[in-house]
Amino acid sequence: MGLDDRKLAVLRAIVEDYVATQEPVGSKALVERHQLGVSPATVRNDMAVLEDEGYIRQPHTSAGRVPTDRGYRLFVDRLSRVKPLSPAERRAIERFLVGAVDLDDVVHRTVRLLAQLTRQVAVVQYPSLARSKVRHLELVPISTTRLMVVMIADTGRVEQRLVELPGPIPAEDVTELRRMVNERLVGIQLSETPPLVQALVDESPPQLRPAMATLSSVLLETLVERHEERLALAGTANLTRGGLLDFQGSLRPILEALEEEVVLLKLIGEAEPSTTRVLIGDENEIDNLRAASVVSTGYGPGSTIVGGLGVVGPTRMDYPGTIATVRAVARYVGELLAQN
Amino acid sequence: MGLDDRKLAVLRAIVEDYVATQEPVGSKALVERHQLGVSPATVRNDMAVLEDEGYIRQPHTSAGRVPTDRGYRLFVDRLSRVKPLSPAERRAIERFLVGAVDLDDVVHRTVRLLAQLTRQVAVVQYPSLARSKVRHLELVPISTTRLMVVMIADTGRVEQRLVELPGPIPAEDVTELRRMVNERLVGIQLSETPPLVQALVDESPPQLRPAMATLSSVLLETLVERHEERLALAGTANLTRGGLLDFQGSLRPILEALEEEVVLLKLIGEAEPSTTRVLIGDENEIDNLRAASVVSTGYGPGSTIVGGLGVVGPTRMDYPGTIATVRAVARYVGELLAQN
DNA sequence: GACTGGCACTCGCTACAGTCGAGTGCCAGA
DNA sequence: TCTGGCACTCGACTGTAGCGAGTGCCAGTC
Repeated sequence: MGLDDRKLAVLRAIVEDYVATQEPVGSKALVERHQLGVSPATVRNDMAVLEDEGYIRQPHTSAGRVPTDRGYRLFVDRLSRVKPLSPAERRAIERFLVGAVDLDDVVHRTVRLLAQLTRQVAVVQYPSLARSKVRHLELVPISTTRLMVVMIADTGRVEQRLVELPGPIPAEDVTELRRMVNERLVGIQLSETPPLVQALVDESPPQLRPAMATLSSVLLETLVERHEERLALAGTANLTRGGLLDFQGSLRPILEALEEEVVLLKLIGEAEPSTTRVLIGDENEIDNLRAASVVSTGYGPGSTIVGGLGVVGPTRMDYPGTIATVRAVARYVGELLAQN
Repeated sequence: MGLDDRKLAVLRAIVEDYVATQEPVGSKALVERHQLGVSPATVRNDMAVLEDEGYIRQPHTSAGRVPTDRGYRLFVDRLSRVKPLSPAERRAIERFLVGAVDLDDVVHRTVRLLAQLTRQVAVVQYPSLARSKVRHLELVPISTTRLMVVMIADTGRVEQRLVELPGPIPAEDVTELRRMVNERLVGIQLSETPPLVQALVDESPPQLRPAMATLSSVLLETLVERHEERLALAGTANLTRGGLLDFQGSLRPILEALEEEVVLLKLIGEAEPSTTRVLIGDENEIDNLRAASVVSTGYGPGSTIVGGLGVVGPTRMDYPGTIATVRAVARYVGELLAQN
């Protein structure tokens, strides 16, 4: 059975009021604060239907109504109008992000900005290595048997790793290794490199073969398999706003989830192009975040996506505002990356 | 006026019991759990003195006693015996730290280990750049007018930064710049580099002067002034143990302080050689941490100190155990760094 | 048929009184 | 100097009562 327009309006009003006041909202207060054009009794009837359908619920018999996860979902999908950013917010974003000197700086500024604007916990994934292309590989001799491999990606990320060579190696050979590696790999997306790295070993002249073998295994390991994804976090103190009413009294599970990088990456990192993902309460696959909502999106130069960013907050959050902010920040960061 | 041995024993017993149970401890319970050899009444008299002197206090008239910050201080300074680590803990440390592949990895493993062992919030400062020496400077041409400067420090830290040159520069000049920069700076402690960097510009042949000027300003800025210090954090979820009884009900100030890198660096970074610093409650200069205690120490290869690490927890913490763990972890990390 | 006003009912919240008991301070006596 | 005894304090807990916000239902109106 469908919900007519007025019932939807009632749901919207409930969500808006509850988000604003954090208190169960009753029929009387509702007609006072919104122009619904009907009496409290009528609203009560509508509420009863909305409750049957699972969009709202009563914390206890003689209390007002509170939206359920399902209610928020409907609100987000069909009822919320996009809230444009205020000029002040736009200015804040610009002011915050200009002057960033390197990628670390960009990511840190972004995550703080996002936390500040949304007043929630912000998470920003570094540009994913898998989605980056190799811009340059540098081999720096540290001693006769040790090399520092430095990989510079087109997204600005720089990864380095120490290589212990099987034996001493002259400077010319390092030069040759450097030439070969760059020739083969520059411009290639990192996720595509493994077969090429493999091929490099086979192509090497005999005297370089052992060194190249060691080098290639390190390349594979560091650049593709291991800890390739990083992220930054800010605003955990915002969890304490709303004094433990959100998150059913315990921050523990949330804080635990936020410490698990793997978990967060799953959450934030699986961004599809130009979509903003909203996960509300139960919809979340991570048990520890069942009491929270996540708003995330991808970012990158132009229309490509190189990483994700988003916020984690109570299910009772200002979805339209948060969504707008997350999108805007992602767009600005994308532009910033495009400039390099 | 002095405290005789028995009074000190009473204080020690109070601290130990309170830390273990988290409940105010009364005279009767005290004589039952410890071999004090006197009656509750005597203990009560001693308690009255201890209270007069400010070492313990009563939360309310008919409750047991709780140590004050001053009481903990006395306990830490004079009463606690060093608690040796259990073999299991030693094994845990070793198992955790072997297999670290690079500095990032070492720091991350260390901070998690420390959080896990102490069950508190752990903070680890990356080896301070100011205290590191330059091992190598690499200049990687990105385009004809752009260089990537990569600095490798002897502590394993690697910093990079993009340089926008005033004009196009041929490959030989880059080679020459690299040679000059390395000749002058390798082996020098970073805090000592500024005058040398300055001299580099003056020494440059005319055609290299503009490029060197730009390069040197970036070197100065990145390597010495800006965000030279980094740190890692873990175990914030541990703040929720003891369910809000610690930290007088609000995690907010603590979480806020933990987000301020500058604040944390002041706290953890000012390590003097081979001392373990314990700051208890009020002694802390940071207002937000007045309800917390900090145990920190320096670490580094051999006897030099290149960074700090420590934990933040409730004043009601197991000081002997925490101090022992912090020291042990710092020692292991130092050994690990010495190996590279 | 949809809406409205009225009314009885529910139930969490707050205030208040009373009881219980852990813990104290003090004192007289060993 | 220590100890046992005793009166006292006061927070924690329990039970009761009143309040009020909010509901569901029903009969009446447009």
